[in-house]
Amino acid sequence: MLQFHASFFPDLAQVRTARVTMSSLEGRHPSSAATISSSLGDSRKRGRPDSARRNPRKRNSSFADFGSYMAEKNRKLRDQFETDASTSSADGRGIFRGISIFVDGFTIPSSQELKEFMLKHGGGFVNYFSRHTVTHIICGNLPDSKMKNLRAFSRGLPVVRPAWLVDSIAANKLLSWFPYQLSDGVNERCKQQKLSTFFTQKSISNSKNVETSADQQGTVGLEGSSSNDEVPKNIISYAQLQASTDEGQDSEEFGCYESEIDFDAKSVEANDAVYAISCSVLGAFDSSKPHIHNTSCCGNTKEEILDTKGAKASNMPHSTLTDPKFVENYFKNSRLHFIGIWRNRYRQHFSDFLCGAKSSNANIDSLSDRKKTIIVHIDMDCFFVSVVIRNFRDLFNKPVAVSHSDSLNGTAEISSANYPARDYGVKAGMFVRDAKACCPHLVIVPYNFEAYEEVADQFYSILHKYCNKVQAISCDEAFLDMTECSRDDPRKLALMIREEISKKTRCTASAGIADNMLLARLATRSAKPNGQCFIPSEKVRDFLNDLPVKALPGIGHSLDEKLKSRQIQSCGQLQKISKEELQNEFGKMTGDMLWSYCRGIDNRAVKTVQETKSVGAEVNWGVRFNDNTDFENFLVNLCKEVSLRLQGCRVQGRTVTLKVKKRRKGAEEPAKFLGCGDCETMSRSMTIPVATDDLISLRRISKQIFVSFHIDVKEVRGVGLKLSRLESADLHRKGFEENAIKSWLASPSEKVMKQSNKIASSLKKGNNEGLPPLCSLDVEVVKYLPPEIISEINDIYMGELHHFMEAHEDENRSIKSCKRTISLPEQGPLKKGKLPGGYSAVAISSISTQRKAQALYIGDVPNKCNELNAKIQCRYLSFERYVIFF
DNA sequence: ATCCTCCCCTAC
DNA sequence: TAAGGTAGGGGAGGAT
Ligand SMILES: Nc1ccn([C@H]2C[C@H](O)[C@@H](COP(=O)(O)OP(=O)(O)OP(=O)(O)O)O2)c(=O)n1
Ligand SMILES: [Mg+2]
Ligand SMILES: [Mg+2]
Repeated sequence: MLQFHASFFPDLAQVRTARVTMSSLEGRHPSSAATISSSLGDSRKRGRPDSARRNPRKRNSSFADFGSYMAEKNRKLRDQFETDASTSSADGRGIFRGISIFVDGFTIPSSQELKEFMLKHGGGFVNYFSRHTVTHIICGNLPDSKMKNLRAFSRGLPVVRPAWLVDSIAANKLLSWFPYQLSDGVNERCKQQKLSTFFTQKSISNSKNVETSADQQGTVGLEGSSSNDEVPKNIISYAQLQASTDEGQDSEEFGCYESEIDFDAKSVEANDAVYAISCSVLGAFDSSKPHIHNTSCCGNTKEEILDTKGAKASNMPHSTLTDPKFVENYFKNSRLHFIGIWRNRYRQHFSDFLCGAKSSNANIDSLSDRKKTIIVHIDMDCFFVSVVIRNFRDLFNKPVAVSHSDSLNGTAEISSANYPARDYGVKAGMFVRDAKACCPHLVIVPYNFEAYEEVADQFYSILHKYCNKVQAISCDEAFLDMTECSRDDPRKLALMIREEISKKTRCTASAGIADNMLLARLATRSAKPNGQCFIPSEKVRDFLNDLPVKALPGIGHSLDEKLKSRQIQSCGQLQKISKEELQNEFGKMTGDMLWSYCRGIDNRAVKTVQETKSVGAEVNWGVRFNDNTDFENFLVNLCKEVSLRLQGCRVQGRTVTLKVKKRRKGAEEPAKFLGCGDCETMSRSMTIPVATDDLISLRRISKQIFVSFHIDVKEVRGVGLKLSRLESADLHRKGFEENAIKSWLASPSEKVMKQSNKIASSLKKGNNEGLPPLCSLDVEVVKYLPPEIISEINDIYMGELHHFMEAHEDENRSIKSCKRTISLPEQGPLKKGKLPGGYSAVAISSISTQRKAQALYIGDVPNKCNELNAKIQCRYLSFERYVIFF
């Protein structure tokens, strides 16, 4: 049945003749392309070559002082251990003399107990990781991502299980830590192979079994398995590193209320002048690379198998061509995906708070509010960086950025850069190679998505404690409506919140306080990092006057350019333009927004809940297909993803939109590795009468749309699938338990409810009573139904249907049927929405084994739900399958 | 007028 | 090597 439908309905594809429009940013705005700096599109790289080349400076000088630095460091380290040992070794035995541990994560025995062990036996214990004071990292079994993260830092330091310490104490002597190294067992070797070179290299030093010779080559790591007072020898130092002097912000000019929060515990060591940066071992990194590839321990799993299948496979490591689980893996690693779907997680985890808060005033007339609203905006400082380095305090003052790659010429993007890095011009969205060009000693750290979730949860738990009107903007950012939350000074509250956040998460947040959301947000920006700012109404004017228009939320690159072309750069200048003029130029709403925002006016209310309007998934990286099978495979996976997300949100959608990026004619290879490059985007939607989250439906519809594009799959560089016109799935599912057709009809229309009752009662009779007279069937619909259904109907009508249809055909041939008929799949010159007679048809099949109603759609259904339902005539055909005409 | 589709723009 | 997603707002222009 299902298979049948799948092959049947595509034929009915082109009832609608909606145009396929092509559009492309790059194509339409060639002039602005060169200056674009947003995160998408190769337009930026075209305009970039010169800027990418700048700053070749001080790459060599960095290595100058290496030897003396290491000598000094070793000396200091030994001194430190001596001190530790002499002061803390109670029994004088000191089996851990010279050992200093950092405990990461949950351990058995606990961190506290381990600390006591260490101190008791002459060892050291530090609360904050620093390569200068730690000889061993102790941790229990960590999830993959944490392990990955840890490796990025441990570089050269052994990561060892707590049992090493316990056993040593039991043996009353220091055992070799080597057998206690933390690894994930057998799988480890294969897992590592899948990691990028970046991480593979980082992990090498604690996985001698994997790659011993890398140590000998001296990239990183310890020599000798149990001589622990050695620190990594060959780490490059940057003696010339300028102490970054990013002290407090000076936002007092706006009368801001500024307060830095300090961490309660001080770093164990304050080393400034020199610093060994593990991740920036540029030269050494590269030289070790071929070696690693040669000796790769467990190559040839999936990829090699696939190599035999696809010829190009080896060239495209993680494209859709080689990785059957590409979609899954891709989303696992995509930062943008992470921040994109974070909201879903938030909704689930904090649903209690959302309901309790009463979405409240949707009123726009906050003018009539007697009390002035108090809005607080809070945003974590360089969130992705802060979280990852939160236990590594010696990185706080160094330029650090989060990225997948640490390669000098990598095209991986910077996700977030900390403030020292920003001083060098490093920005989110940059390619790593450009960031490195700005800042050669930039430390790159990997993503840790689990940790982001964890910290975001902590962040929001704290916010909800202080305020019940919280609007989540993203994983690191929220608005609080404090108007009724407290009688206290909101500045004091903001300070308390920030203190609690930094205490709990070891990451700092900044806050803005003002009368409305716009100003609060602007205040936060001016307070960053680790500060807060209050903008009283009397200061608004001054605050805005010189503010660049681009700083206003809602004004991005495009609007900024348009305004610039009219000599408008600052809010003050924008204020001089009349509202009418702005509306004429930019549209009603946009003009209104510009006019209000540049005056600091914003009437939006803090919304604690927001209705979901669409759910979708797209991939525009690593997408390469050789043939249709490749493509269909991928599309199915994308449909699966969307289907799961719909179910996760408990919604179903009626409008399916497929978006395809196609390589622009003549476009060269993208600058970004496996990127989509210069593309034209095609998008088309199809609206079905019954909301669905069903994989099979999505698959069929999306394929149907794709076919209508008539594109060569070899040119496809990106695919997206989105559902809109969402309805609650729960309403459907509830009724479904009783019977599918009733539930299908149980949409919010009264008429439909009546209708469904009628149907339900007719169903209960369980016979053919409700059968319409043969002559009322529309043959023009029936003849396009699946043959097995036609056959079934024919049976029901005791073989009369065939005769009836034949007669109809005859009649049709002789006369132009005066009856309204449905015109189905012909690509003829039908105008959209102008079907002859306006007939459409829906077949619903309810297959009990799947416990799921499947709606199949033919034709052009009016989009107004009620109108649609009013037209429905439902005819019962059998218990298992239903056909509905309307 | 109002709704719809196909975009573009914006922000994280 | 590398993971360029997601969702909402809104404008233009066509259909009803
Ligand atoms: N182009 C972007 C923008 C943001 N992010 C991610 C990383 C950020 O850490 C996080 C939060 O975005 P913010 O705009 O709040 O930026 P940061 O928190 O990094 O810096 P700031 O201190 O300016 O808030 O989203 C990203 O991956 N790519
Ligand atoms: Mg932030
Ligand atoms: Mg943010």
